[in-house]
Amino acid sequence: MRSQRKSAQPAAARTHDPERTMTDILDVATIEFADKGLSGARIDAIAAATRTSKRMIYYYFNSKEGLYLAVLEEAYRRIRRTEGDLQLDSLPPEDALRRLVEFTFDHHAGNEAFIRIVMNENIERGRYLSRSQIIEDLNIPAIEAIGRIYQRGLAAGQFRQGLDPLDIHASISALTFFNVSNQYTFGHIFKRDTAASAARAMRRANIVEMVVRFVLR
Amino acid sequence: MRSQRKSAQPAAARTHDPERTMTDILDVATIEFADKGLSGARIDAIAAATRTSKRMIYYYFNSKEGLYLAVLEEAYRRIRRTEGDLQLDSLPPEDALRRLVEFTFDHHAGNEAFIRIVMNENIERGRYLSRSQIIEDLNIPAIEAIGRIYQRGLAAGQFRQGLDPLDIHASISALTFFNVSNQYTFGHIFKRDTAASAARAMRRANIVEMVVRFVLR
DNA sequence: GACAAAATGAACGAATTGGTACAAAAACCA
DNA sequence: TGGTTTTTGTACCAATTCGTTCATTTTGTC
Repeated sequence: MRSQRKSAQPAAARTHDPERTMTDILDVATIEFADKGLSGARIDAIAAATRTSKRMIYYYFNSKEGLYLAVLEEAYRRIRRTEGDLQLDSLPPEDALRRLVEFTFDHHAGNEAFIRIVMNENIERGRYLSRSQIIEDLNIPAIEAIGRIYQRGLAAGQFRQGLDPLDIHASISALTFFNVSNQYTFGHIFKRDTAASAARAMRRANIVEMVVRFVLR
Repeated sequence: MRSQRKSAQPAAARTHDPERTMTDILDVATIEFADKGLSGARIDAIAAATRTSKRMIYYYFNSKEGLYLAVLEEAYRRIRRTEGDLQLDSLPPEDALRRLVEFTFDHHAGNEAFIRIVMNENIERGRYLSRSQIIEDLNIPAIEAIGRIYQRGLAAGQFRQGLDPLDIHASISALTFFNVSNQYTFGHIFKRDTAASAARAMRRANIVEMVVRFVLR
């Protein structure tokens, strides 16, 4: 969708800079959609918080749904990118697994906007995700990472057999995602501030422990 | 909020039956709010699906937010009620824990509307939950159940020490909630239908195993 | 049966909201 | 330089949406 700049010229003080304009719109829209959801978000609010105008939003993204889809795709792209940065193959299997869970936990805790966009997309029953070819084509580094760790753990005789890496991933995701997504209802009902650092550190350690104990023999 | 009927007369063919009218509105509104969220829900849509009219919605609930709050409160009340029905104290600790997790899993899987309302309330950052005195006062049978099971498991020397029942509850909730709440994004990305019975049974067994392994010595 | 209170219906209104029409300035290219 | 394309701004509109007004019917009570 976004045009590649041919050479790496510094496009500094250009009045016409579609790249920058789109990024600007997308950043603002991400905040708005994460905050209010698709139906709660307001195009006028996004336009007002932008360097540019509402006209530009429609020029580049055609509709509110088009903008939402672009935000969704960009959010997944960003997440996958950071997932790919992990270097776990040099660690012993159990340590690698611990590290992966810790990373996922921290990553989710630090990206509430992404969490909320995914929540909202589930409220929409994945309607926009299934319309996106781009997300379809993104590979998922986390799954492959788990697969490799699990194989090494099996070979070392430390992990038990018959487990499915995707199922392990589902558990890791569930435990770490929920901790952010449901923090308000959970925190309120149990009078606990899940975002407080002490509570969060405890929870993190327990989640790691839970996953590790699941795979160990 | 709802008035108690003084005696248990069968209020059969009454034209004026506030109890029934409110229940009707509340049921329809629950479906609409669960489906579209607070901002996506339409009062006119709810009114149209009701036996009665929009006027009545405002007569009884004053505003869209008032109706939403009533739906939220009723949803939590219902959930707590069924949670209280469990009889786990006669089972050995590990079996009781398995049973509790299975129950929670099935319960969540069978109450997508509740899950979605909670999701939406988290999108709203728990704004309405914190405004509700009623939910504040509901005790949580699940926590007490876990506490009792854990104590018995400790006494029997089967469970390890130093665990927090609330933390165990958080894990059980996370694993079972996510399985429903994120079914669309997760299912789509990994090309797996999480609602299919075979996949669901596998997932259920693994979640039970994960929780049990976490508490065993 | 009369009267006050509760319950209900139909139509309407003000504000919001996604989206567009119209126009013009800037950039690119021959 | 001139013409074509890309980019941007302003004002506006039609539809939607929450909520209300006004009037009417039903119920309970003396």
